[in-house]
Amino acid sequence: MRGLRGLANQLGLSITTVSRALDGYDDVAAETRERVRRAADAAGYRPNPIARRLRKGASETIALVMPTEPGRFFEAAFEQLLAVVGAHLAEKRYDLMLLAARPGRDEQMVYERIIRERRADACLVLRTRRNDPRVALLQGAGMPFVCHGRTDCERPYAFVDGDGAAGFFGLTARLIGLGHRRIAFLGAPDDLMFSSYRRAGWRRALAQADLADDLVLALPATESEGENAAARLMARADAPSALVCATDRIAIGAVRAAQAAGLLVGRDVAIAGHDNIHAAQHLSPPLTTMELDVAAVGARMARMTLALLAGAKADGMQEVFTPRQILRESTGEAGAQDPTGQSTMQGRTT
Amino acid sequence: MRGLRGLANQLGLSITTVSRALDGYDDVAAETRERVRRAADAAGYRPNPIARRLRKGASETIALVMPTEPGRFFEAAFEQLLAVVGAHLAEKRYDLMLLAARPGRDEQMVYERIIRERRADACLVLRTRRNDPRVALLQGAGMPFVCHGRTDCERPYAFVDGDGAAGFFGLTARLIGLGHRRIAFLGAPDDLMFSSYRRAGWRRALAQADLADDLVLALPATESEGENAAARLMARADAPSALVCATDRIAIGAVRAAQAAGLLVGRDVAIAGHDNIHAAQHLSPPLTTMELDVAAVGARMARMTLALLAGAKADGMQEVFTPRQILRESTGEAGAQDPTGQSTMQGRTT
DNA sequence: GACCTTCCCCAAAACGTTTTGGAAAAGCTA
DNA sequence: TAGCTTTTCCAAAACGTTTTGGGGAAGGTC
Repeated sequence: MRGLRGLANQLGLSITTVSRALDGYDDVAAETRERVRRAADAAGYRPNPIARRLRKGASETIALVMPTEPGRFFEAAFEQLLAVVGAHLAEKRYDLMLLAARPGRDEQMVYERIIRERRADACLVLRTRRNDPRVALLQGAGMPFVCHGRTDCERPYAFVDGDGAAGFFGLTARLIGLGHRRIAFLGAPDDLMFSSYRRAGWRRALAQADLADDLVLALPATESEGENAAARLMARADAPSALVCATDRIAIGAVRAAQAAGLLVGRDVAIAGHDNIHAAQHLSPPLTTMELDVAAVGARMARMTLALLAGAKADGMQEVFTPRQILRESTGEAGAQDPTGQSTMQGRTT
Repeated sequence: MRGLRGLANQLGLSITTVSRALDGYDDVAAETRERVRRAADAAGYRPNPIARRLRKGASETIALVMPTEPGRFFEAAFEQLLAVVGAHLAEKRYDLMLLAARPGRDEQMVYERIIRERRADACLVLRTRRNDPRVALLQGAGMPFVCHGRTDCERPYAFVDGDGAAGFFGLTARLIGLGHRRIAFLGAPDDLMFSSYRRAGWRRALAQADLADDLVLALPATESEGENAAARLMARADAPSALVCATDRIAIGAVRAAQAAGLLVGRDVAIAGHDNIHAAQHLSPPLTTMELDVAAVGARMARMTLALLAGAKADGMQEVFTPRQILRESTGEAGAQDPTGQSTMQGRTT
């Protein structure tokens, strides 16, 4: 006979007492509690999680739905994020459940299912969008959730985000300081929040220097789209001398386009991205970019989730991490330090 | 009142009948079944998965434990693999649960916990090692599992793997055809199975051409280790003219070392890797490598898992996918076709 | 001695299903 | 009509916990 009943019989106690002893109730004599604990250890007893979940009405599970547009993946340290979040949640006995869905009807149904069937006690929402329908849905259903990224929404909600505005403001201001006057922004589609924050930072830096902000494009964040867009820009009479790109993928495309146009990247034209994907440091020239501390972001998201589950309100749960600038040759700055002194050179200086 | 009981009351039927009607038993009059189905649809009823799991004694969950060595991650399309596997499992109502553990004691405990607490009905094992303790553990516990990669084990077990031996045989033979006579192999630590298969392929090609196979190193699969190892090799009097590397990361390091030694990669020395990580195509020169069809691998792993859960034996469940050669400039072959005609040029030909 | 606390403990209910083992009704055969 | 089979349904048990609502004994107070 297994489980609590087995232990109870063996000890000559009731199931109730064994259960409460193991849960540390002071309802049980200290001596009995010890006796029960020893027996439980000896038997290697662990409460059946499914039975506990049923009784407690909680799934002890956190759901993460990957937004998988066909053929396009996350990559920006996604795996590390999962590992960190998973490890933190596991400490409190929560499981991390992974689902995949394409944004749109498919995604909607996945979330509705999670909610209706109570498959998770909380959700993690990645890569937020403008007026994110997932946020609306989860708020409406009263399901706790933590976002990676912000959205526009009156009610407070928990999120962790990178400060794209500050990052791109700093980067753009720096380019201006280097003498650039025509600086373009190559952004992702407008409904992706991260892109509009980054654009706002770029725009503010230009405004502060009284420069025109007319060179702005929105495109799918792929290399080939970045290449096309950059090629168009550079064919103009008033072509930019610097391209600030919302993601490294776009920036890599832009580098290709510049080189195809016979320009020397880093001297004739400056190009920068964001994310510090692995390829960025191996590009020629190495790509100037910025990156978030994924481990910190993941840890914070997990802590917020646990706090929400413990009953905390989302009111104070907003945190914005400053990205770290990584200056490399694509902006002609190999070896330079960034203004905050936090820069790390991972590029190779030949 | 929610759930089955609610429906039953509303319909004037017993819980049993409603349950069986929805499960499609022919125990229930066709007309009744229809009536129940309509009511269930109208109410948006879905059986509580936790209750079902308790009753059925199954967790309806598949566990995947990421082997996370600190600071070193998977990257080779890990995210896509998860998405594919998750999608296939979800079709059959299985959840994909993600855990993280460092190989060693930590990992051991995670698996033991999964087994003891029956947290999953099956496991997915990634990046197999020599005499893999996870395989032994799972076989001993009678827990179904599917590996990504092989291990040495008498009892049959389910696995999907890339044919590293064939891939590296083909690649090495090709290099020999190009005139290379000193070809080194830079492998990962010897307990990682994929590395020894790849080395075996390399060795067989050399043997067939009566060439020496003395240039072989094993090292952690990182760029800096690859760089060090390659530098050592190239400093020898009998330095190789070609470096075949077990992973792209090692190969990238090797490219750096070659360039630091003043060699022109692709002309003075040929370098190739495996995985086709994103950075490979952006390296200068672009890196010759090979890749697996991740979607196919993931789909196959999911199907095998479901088959095992349906009671199938692991006997016939072994599948080896042939990697696709991707020939690029680092072996001086930009624009070339591989012998099988399956090559895809993703590199940039300037 | 009667009454009240305090300290340990327990029986039973509940969580929401699936499954077992019939039972009632209807139809058929002889 | 009696006896059998088929059809359709259901009560109750079970899955393994946690929690509710006491209950008995010991000790203290008046």
